Amino acid sequence: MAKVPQADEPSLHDEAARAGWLYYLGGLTQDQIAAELGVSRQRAQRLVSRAVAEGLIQVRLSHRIGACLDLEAALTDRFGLTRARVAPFAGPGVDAVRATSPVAAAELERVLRMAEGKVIALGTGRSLRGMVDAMDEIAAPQHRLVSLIGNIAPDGSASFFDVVMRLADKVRAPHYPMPVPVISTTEAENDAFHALAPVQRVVELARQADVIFVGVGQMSDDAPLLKDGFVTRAELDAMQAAGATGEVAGWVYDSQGAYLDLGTNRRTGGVRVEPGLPRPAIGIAAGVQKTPALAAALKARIINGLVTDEPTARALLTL
Amino acid sequence: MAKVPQADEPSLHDEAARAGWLYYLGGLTQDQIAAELGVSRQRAQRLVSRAVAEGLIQVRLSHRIGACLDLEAALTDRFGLTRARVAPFAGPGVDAVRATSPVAAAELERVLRMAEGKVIALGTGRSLRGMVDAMDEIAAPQHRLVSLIGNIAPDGSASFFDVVMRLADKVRAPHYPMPVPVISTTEAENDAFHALAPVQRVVELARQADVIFVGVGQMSDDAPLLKDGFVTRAELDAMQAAGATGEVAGWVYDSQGAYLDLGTNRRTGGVRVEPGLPRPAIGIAAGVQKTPALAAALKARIINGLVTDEPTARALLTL
DNA sequence: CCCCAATATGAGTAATTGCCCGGCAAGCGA
DNA sequence: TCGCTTGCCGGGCAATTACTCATATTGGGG
Repeated sequence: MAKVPQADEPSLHDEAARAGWLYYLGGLTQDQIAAELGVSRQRAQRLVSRAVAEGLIQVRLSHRIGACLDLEAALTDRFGLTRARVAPFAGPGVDAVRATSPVAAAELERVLRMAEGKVIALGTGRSLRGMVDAMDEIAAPQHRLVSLIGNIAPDGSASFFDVVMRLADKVRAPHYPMPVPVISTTEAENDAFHALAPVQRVVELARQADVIFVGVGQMSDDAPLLKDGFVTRAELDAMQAAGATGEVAGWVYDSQGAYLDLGTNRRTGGVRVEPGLPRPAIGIAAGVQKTPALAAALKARIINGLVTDEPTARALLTL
Repeated sequence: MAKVPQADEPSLHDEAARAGWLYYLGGLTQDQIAAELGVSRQRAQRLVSRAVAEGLIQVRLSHRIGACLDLEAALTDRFGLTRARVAPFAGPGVDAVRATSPVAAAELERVLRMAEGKVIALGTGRSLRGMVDAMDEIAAPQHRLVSLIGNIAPDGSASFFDVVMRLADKVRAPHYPMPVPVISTTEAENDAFHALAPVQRVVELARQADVIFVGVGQMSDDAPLLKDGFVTRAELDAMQAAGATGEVAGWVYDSQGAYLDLGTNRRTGGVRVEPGLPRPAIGIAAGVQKTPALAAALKARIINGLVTDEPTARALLTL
């Protein structure tokens, strides 16, 4: 006969999850939770706040706010998009990525639910990372996940750039990282990497991608490429002088969405997202500071789908 | 040029959803929300509480609590189940259905995500209704949804029994209600309904179901069948005297899970879930008062999968 | 047009929560 | 062993939230 399991020593995560569940779903007060769990009220409070901080408790909105639907329709109309999703504004001091991630996750899940196996290509960045973190674990082994961007960082810290790996973990799908530097130090080095057969196979797969998810980076002084150490201040200055406006998967373009033929663009590894692709290329980008970069990418049809937040959507439409 | 949409007059739901979003995702105080939305602080508070009350804000747990995993393993072992899911206890005064619904919804979504089109048969009841309400909208038109149970209620109020229709709405899948009374007043009437060709076609489809989701009702004095007016007090008494312990899709069985050949069982419409089916038959049932009914259904293998709450799982295992 | 019922609103208040702090115990290197 | 750091614990308090009650408003029926 099966024995009733005894909770010998629930892990901290277990306890936090339980506290959060009792608080948000059960609607108990922290006093009641404390009594239920046999801990002090203060500990109950700490457990609840830990549960939200660590993302053990997920909040989703099941009602599509009318104003956001309107914005989606307007974006679709204005830029001829295949998909547009707008996340409601989450408050003045609140990180736009955090607001957008749940919506982006739902969009990714929509693709993952598709019956036929697809090749899904992914860029990198905070937005994509947030999207994957906000996603439910769902098995979708029929798909293949391929990175558009190199996984060798200048300082060797790969932790931030494992979007594909993290996603593969969650969906248990085969994944293909791009074994090249994000940006090589010389053109020759980049060429040498791309001459390798294993690299070429991944590149070929990425080119065939059925769906593309990418972040969009601005090229102003707060450019993610600079912040993450992929380009130097001097390189950024040079590209800005040449009209650099935005960047997708590390490839820099100008205000018309035309890729520049200078600077790091000659040494960027991986696969460039070509304008006007007939298949979905969804940009995930939050924050009004990305407006010019987004406008250019949309105009040139580097991306033909968009997940963004409400203020950014408004900014794009009032241009 | 597309116009920026103006929020002329956001609906009450819109405002409530937005307030809930700002509160739970953005972490603003109600004062800040009031300022953001341009309403009084009290109204902000009411909007937030409305958002949770109406289910506009969904809470899910992304961490599986160890103790619940242990219970799932023990249930699987003890009753030879294909699937077992246990929702964490949500507090003493909290409706067990509310606690279990999100977990049941995740289980249903898992089936709906499957690539090949399945025939999914559904019973009815509060648990199933909760499951469907807690579900995300996901398109799954490859499946067919069929009701196991009649959709003609004694008082004509079909509102509570449209689980199949509500689900079909959410997944945009073809659906087949069972156009017969839940329980006819005479055997002859029941036979007459089932002699009709359209009824027979639905029955045939339900019999072929690839997956079955059903509630499980107790037959004690608080039996759902009695509460919802499907059986009279006298009928319940008679069946209790004959050993009635539980009920699945309206069909009553005894403590060994053997269907009774008396009472309303002779007049119940729709399709009976036969014991020992080789395909998944998942019981969704929450609340310790259902323990005997569940134990019998599990023993006889009327159901071979279970989604329940923690206290009920413990009760089943300590029998 | 008026009245009634249902519902929303605002003020006040009690309950609940978030957070700062001093204290304490465990871990660790000298 | 001592002294130090680290992290948890519980007390206490200010901020925030939930609830009650009296009043206002809206909409429908007569």
